[in-house]
Amino acid sequence: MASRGIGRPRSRASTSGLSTEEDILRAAATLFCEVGYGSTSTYAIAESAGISQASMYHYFGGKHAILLALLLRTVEPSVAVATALLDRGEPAEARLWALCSYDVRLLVSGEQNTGSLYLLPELSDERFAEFHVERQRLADVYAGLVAAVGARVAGGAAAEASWLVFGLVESVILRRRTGSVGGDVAGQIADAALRVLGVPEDRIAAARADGEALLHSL
Amino acid sequence: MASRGIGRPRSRASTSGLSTEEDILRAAATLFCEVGYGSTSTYAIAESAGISQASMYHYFGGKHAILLALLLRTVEPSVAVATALLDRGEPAEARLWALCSYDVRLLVSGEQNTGSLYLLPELSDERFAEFHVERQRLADVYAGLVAAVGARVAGGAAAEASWLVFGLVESVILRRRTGSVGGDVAGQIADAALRVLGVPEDRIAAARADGEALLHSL
DNA sequence: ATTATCTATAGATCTATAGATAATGC
DNA sequence: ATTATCTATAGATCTATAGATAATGC
Repeated sequence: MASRGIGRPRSRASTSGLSTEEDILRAAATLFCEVGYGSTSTYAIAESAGISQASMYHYFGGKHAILLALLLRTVEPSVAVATALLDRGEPAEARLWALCSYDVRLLVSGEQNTGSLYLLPELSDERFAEFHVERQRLADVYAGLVAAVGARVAGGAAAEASWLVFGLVESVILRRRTGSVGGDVAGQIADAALRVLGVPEDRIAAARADGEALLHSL
Repeated sequence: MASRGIGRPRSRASTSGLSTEEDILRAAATLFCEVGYGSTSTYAIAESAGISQASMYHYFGGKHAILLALLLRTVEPSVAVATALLDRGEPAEARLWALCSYDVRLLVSGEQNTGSLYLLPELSDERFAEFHVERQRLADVYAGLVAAVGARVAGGAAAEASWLVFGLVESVILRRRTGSVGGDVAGQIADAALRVLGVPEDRIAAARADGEALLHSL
């Protein structure tokens, strides 16, 4: 809540009831996803957040700092779950199922399609290096789990297969852009991931049961 | 070739030997893919193309017209092949294999990763509506083929599955961004697409053989 | 005093046009 | 005459800072 706080009050009070910083992040996320990073001005962000353009600089050093904050808070929960899964004793199939399912659910939930921030070409700027480190950590866990699953099914090139799984998970980002996603996408994609790796149907069913239980226990 | 042509000569002659219009398109494609649309100025495009900023307007009405031209020429061959596949008598599995394989090959070939133009958030602008019509045409063919394949395997929701296949194909765009893609990605992804749909391995092998022959005959 | 906001603005950058120039074509 | 390019620039927009203002805290 920003109302009744210290400092000069906003000329337009926050309609969201959230902090100003949060209003800025929300506004920026929407604009970055819908019209792009370079095409969004600091003025547009501020206006959408309900503050003056200059006030933005009280919270962030610039547009890049807003995007970095959004990226880190978007990838952070995935990395946390992925890391936790590394220490578990469940079979790799169940853990991979759980990770895919969790990530997809994260990507489809939330008001904004924040996953599409990952697709911005502007991320090649070295200012976002910190995000890429986190993302790589996540990709490494995927690769490890895919390799472990692949070792148990008819010989597959694990490095190649890892990309396919990642691609399936990320496909919901584009799907959400075009239309709405319904039903149990998370489960369907997690199933599809194992199917791509050549896991037979009966073991996919088992992985799903174990994976769901695993997610609940985290 | 632009040399020895009509009109005032360039101050810096084209190093590529291509037409000025082509130089502009190349330069813009690289910049749009690597740093983004909104983050690329007309000045940057012109400089990279080896002409003055104003000269760009002789060929294109603005940045948007360049992007539209790039999008249309990128999607056009896919739509052409997809449309041709509709009239063929081969089984749907082979035709889907062929389409996936063709599209992936298109996405990984070419000097620039032009597929990543599809991911630009700026495409939501109505100026690019013409592109979306073409893209939808392509998506419709995918959906039709996936439905035809799905009808032949254990009951799958075709609309859902169509997205998974599209996602697999598009995953090479992100893959190319991060690193290099090697080997027979096209075949691997086309195989994976059928695998996701639940097509058994022996029929995947058959679809691959038929699909490859089909592509050669187009 | 400290904080969060505001208004105002300098300076940078970017777009798009006007008008000059240097070639070929007739 | 026509074409393709150039230089110059007006006007728009955008970023980031300076400095004022309106609240709370001590």
